Amino acid sequence: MTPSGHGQPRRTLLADDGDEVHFCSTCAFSSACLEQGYDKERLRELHVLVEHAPPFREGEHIFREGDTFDAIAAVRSGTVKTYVTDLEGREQVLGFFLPGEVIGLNAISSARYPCNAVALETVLLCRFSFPRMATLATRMPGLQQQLFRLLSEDIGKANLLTGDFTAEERLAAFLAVLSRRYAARGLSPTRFRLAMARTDIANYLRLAAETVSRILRRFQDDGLIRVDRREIELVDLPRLERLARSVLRN
Amino acid sequence: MTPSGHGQPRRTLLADDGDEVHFCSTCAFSSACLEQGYDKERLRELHVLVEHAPPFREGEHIFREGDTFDAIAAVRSGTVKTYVTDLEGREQVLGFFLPGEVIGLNAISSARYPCNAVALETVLLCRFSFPRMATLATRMPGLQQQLFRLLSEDIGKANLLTGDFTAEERLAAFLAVLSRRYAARGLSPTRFRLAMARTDIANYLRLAAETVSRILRRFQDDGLIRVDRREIELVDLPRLERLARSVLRN
DNA sequence: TGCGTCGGTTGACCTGGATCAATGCGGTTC
DNA sequence: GAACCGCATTGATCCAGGTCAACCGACGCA
Repeated sequence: MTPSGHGQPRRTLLADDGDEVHFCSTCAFSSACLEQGYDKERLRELHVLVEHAPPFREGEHIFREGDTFDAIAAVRSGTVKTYVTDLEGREQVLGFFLPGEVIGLNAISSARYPCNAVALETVLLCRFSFPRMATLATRMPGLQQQLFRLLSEDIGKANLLTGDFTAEERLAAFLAVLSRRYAARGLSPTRFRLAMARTDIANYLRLAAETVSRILRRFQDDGLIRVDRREIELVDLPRLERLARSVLRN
Repeated sequence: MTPSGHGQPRRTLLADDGDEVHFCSTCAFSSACLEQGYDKERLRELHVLVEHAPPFREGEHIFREGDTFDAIAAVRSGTVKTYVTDLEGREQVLGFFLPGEVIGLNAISSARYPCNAVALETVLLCRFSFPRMATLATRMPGLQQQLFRLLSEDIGKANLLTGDFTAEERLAAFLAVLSRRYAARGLSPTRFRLAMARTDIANYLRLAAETVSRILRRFQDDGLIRVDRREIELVDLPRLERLARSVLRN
């Protein structure tokens, strides 16, 4: 683990006094704070408590259920899957985390990670020591706000799983949401690579893998999407969004 | 709205210097902070930002989707139901809040309440101005921690809805969780009154009301529970917990 | 005391998606 | 390039739980 400070990639920002402050370009907290116009001194303080973890290879675990919680982490690149295993040892996928998204927020209350997190492809992370961040938040109301906001946001995130939607609605919503999340990161909203296996998608949506397969085929036959292996193109995103509207509610 | 300060019921506490500090007995924050041994001065600060709202009658709304968010609230007595309405105007129940539980946490991120909250029976609340609480948390790390903890806890709360469980498992888990929540408040874990209609339970668990009815009957025929109207007795709680174990995972 | 209403219960039937069972098809290994 | 492996696809069947419809029973009201 790099002791502290940012590695590549960096983003160059001009601070108040004209001095440069460097930030990892995908770090959610850093950028959030930047947007709120903190002075250089405080930016440095936040900057210092970040550490870039070494890359995780596909299949490597970032944390496991029961590990003691010490840090939250922003995904810099790659995709992370979180899951738990039920009593019979079957996996239950809880979520997928793309670059810019934060993992570990659900561990704060119990001081232990309540689930496993595994890299679906090579993953780079920014780790934030939570105790240090909380202390810092005490002096930086904007950071505190940002943390409250992130936590509160996640409470409403179970939307996709909640609700008794049809398999079609779920899958359409899954794709539409992925599209939005990629778009939010400046990537193409209509062409991307699915980092996860069909079985993971099915598991996440609480469907059978066969159902996912059949519905993807139907979507393709209907000219909604174009799938080849893990590559996917959303040919008719508006119609997909329309299919997903009952799940997304806006 | 009572301008500020606590009404009945109160709890009498001895502070460091022997002076008395009064707190509403069901206020989660107050007690949480008390447990963390703050000095009298700070207790008073927290105390002051609480206001007891006038009672809400059955069917009255506490807030509605889209209302601007200003405060979170701890339920003092009664039961609150939160819900949204889908595109076709159908209600989707999100949760039930019993005395001691906190509503409004999911509103922080958007500064608007993302759902409706309605009293299922006469409800008393402690309201906490969130901006003022956040400011105070800046000087009270323990309060900040407590807020982080509460928020983080709620992230994992969708457990009951998540997962593809059978109707039987869902209902057993619903009852077992209610039992635990009542027990945590010092009430009987085996005999209580359901504040919500069968249709609400069904809606919350994403089942048909008919299914809830049938399964409650089956549970009763199997000697698991005893139901009369809204009164319920958990005759064989251990077996109920066993039925629910795949949902609760512990 | 009869009537209406609304939540709850029960029965009969139907269907979306799970399950089971093959088969296909890239990729990797030797 | 043959054999293998894991994921993905496709087809055939089944069933948990939804839907529709009828009925019940508690409560309010005139």
